[in-house]
Amino acid sequence: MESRYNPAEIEEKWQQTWVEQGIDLTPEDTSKPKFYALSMFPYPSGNLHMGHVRNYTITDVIARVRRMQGYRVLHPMGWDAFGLPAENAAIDRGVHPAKWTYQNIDQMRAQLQRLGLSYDWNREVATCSPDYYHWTQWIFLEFFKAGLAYQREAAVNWDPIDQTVLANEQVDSEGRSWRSGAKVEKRLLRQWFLKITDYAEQLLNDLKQLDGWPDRVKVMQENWIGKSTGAEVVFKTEAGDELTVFTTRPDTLWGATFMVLSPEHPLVEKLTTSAQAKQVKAYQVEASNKSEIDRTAEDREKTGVWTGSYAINPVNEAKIPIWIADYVLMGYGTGAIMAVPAHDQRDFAFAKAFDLPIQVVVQPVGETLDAATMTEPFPDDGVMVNSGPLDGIPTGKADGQSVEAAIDWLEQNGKGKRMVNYRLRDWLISRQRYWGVPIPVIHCPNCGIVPVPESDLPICLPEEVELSGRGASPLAKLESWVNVDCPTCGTPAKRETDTMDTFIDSSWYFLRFTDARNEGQVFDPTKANDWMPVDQYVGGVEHAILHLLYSRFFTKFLRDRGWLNCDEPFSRLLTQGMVQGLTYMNPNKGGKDKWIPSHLIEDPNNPRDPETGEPLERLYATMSKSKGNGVTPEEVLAKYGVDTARMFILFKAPPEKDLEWDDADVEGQFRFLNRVWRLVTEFMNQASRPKVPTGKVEQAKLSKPEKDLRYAIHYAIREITEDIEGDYQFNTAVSELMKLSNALADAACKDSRIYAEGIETLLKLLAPFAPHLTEELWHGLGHADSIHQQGWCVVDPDALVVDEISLVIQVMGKTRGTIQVPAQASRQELEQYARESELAQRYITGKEIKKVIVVPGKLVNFVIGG
RNA sequence: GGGGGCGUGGCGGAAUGGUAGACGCUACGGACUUAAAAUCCGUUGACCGCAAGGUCGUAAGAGUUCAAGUCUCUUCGCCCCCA
Repeated sequence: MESRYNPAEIEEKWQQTWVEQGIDLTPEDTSKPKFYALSMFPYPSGNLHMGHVRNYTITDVIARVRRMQGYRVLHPMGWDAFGLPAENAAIDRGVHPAKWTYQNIDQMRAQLQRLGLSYDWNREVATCSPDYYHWTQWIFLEFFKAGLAYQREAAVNWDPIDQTVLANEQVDSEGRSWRSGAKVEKRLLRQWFLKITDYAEQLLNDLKQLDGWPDRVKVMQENWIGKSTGAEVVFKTEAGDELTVFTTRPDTLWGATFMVLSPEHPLVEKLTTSAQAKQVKAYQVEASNKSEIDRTAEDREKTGVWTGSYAINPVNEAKIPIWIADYVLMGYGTGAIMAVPAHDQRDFAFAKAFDLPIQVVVQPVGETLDAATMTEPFPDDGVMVNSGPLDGIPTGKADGQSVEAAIDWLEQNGKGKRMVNYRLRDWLISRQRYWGVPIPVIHCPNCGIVPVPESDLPICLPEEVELSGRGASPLAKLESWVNVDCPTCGTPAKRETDTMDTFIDSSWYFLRFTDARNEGQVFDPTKANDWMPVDQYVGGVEHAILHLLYSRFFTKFLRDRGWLNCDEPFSRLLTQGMVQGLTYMNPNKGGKDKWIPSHLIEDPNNPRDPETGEPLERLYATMSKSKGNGVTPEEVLAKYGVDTARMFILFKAPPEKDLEWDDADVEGQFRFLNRVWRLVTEFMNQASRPKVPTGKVEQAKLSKPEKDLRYAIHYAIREITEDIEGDYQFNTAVSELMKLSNALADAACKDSRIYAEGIETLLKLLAPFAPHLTEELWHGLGHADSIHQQGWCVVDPDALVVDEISLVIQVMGKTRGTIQVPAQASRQELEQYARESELAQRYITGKEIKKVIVVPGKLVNFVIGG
């Protein structure tokens, strides 16, 4: 055995051996309990970054511990391989997207294998492979059959750079594309949707089942679904058309003094009088170029145009003008609102801007509002006034309060009905792109939309395609592919040329992993039901809404189609924090120029701008190319090996928090592993090496140093097991490993069998964290089996029984020190020891003792008087 | 504006209401060495003290409690999500 720790050599050796022995393959033995550990699969950009390493390391440790604990573990990996970047990059470099993607996959797979992650590579999937998207298309057809996939014309987000349509969720808060950063425009196109809104209530309700999810993720999903209850009320126009509005405040109907329609509302044209036509048209054009966020910001100056028409308020027959304004969105509710300026911020601003009437219908207690002199709306609670049947009722949503009273009245009088509305909208899945799953549908002039028969799946992407990167989908231009006979009537027909949003691909991959090589089915339900749900899912919080919501939707849908029997895909979710790098910023510069790449810094202790010589600020920010603050896995692995990288990542911060990359701390972990190496190799080389005790250790026969050491050993087992099984406190688990290592180094009984027990315990506890080093040392100790196939250490409660404890002595709640007392002492005895101790005597002599608090095993507190 | 979270040494971070700062990093001092690296030992919250020891200290303030980083309220600051 080498006397020096040489990670490069041993890591490669063991990685090969493990593959040869197949120790990471998924066991079939169903007598063992199952554990499904999953990291969010990556987009194959071709380059592994530290965020990936962190994500996969966390899941790998969990998988390894579960294996040692006797579970059969499913721990797979795959590739989220479709998507715009592949196509764009391919266009830029003139390489086919498939070739480019598969090259990246090969490169990233090699990088992952270098990390020694315990994946079952036999279950690898790539969403761009026909074996996989065959079943993505099949699931689409299931949605189609169920009536949950449909086409309709819709105002959609058009990305002028990528020349494609985006889902609402792919547009950021500034109305820019999440990929290209372009300002998104609105266009009307015929699009495919999945009816996720049918599952809105379930998706909301079942969040309650997800005890193993972080609250903040559940709150985000709840907000995204955005359930609101209220009423639907029908207003009639003077011409007799019906305008339906949804309101959460039906109690304020008597205060509705005008109506506002979205500029896109279908009735706008009909309602617009010829005198107003020009202005209305101009306003519609203007609105179509604004983002949703711009349109709905509360503090924004209100714009709008009167249509020239009036509606009748159904509750009081008042004639109220109908306006259009961009702060009303077609996508939410019905695209029309009743405006109650006295009690709503935006309606008030609008009324003030256009000098529209204001009617107070809620009076605050102890104050009198006057519509003529109000300077701001009153949205809070009070008592209903000027509201006919509601007068005198206190406002609020509870029984007997105004909202319920209003809904009851509306229903009794046939003016409206109770209604639930969701913010969540149907999922727009069409993409006018090449590199995605073709939607398996044929448009026939006779039969209309015809689903491709299952036996014709998969509909493969044609390989010989011309990618210009601009304009309509490349598939639409490929006549040989588009023209096809209708499967029903045989008439010449055309294929659908849209491909699916890539979020579809990733909404079911965790199911495919349970039966990845199945050629005849999406998966065998027996296998999926055996493994599902995923016991531990790990990934970035950036997927808190979209990916996780869509995956939940797919799971529920496939359950309803009879393919699954679980309600939720992921029992426990860990959202790991970002990896941040030391970043240099010039506060005098703006924009992207302010970031100074770290390789340009001459003296890190006194960083200066290489151009201007100005002093720079140091901070930690998420690693990115533009900031030049990245550390690549390659350089770290080359210098320290993957075990050190893993140890550092796990120790530096709790997994859900951001992690600041610090070279000195990496060095520290390398030192620790070197200490373990020396400790174990020195033990190995001892002339007469003690053997690990077999069977029960009799505590009574141990010497004091042996007892102390054995206490440290079993304390470590207990703490580390709890840290890992609880909330994944890897940072404190590592610190316990260090303590155990320190205890062994300081032990006064290195020739004892207890010391041998300690050495092997340390290796086994460390094995999930530093798999290569521990495997090498384990074999060095003469073991033939892999350390990763050993059973997890079990606490011997006897080892944790101590003779003496240190008892904290407090006086008036202030700690004055500790005394050693027998561990078995009773309450009375503890008080006695404490009272007699010199420590306490110093403070209590001559004082009246009013009260003594005794906490067995912990402390005695004297409350004294005068 | 609404919702969620956070605030602890020089730094990352530990602390079932019970010895605040575990573990590590940094820094300083020492041993070994011709020297350096590596390694090992010690110190490292602030203040007072030769020492024993003491006082203060978990963003600020108040409260509950024998006892508060931890629970409650107020204020300030930062982060995230939805607007």
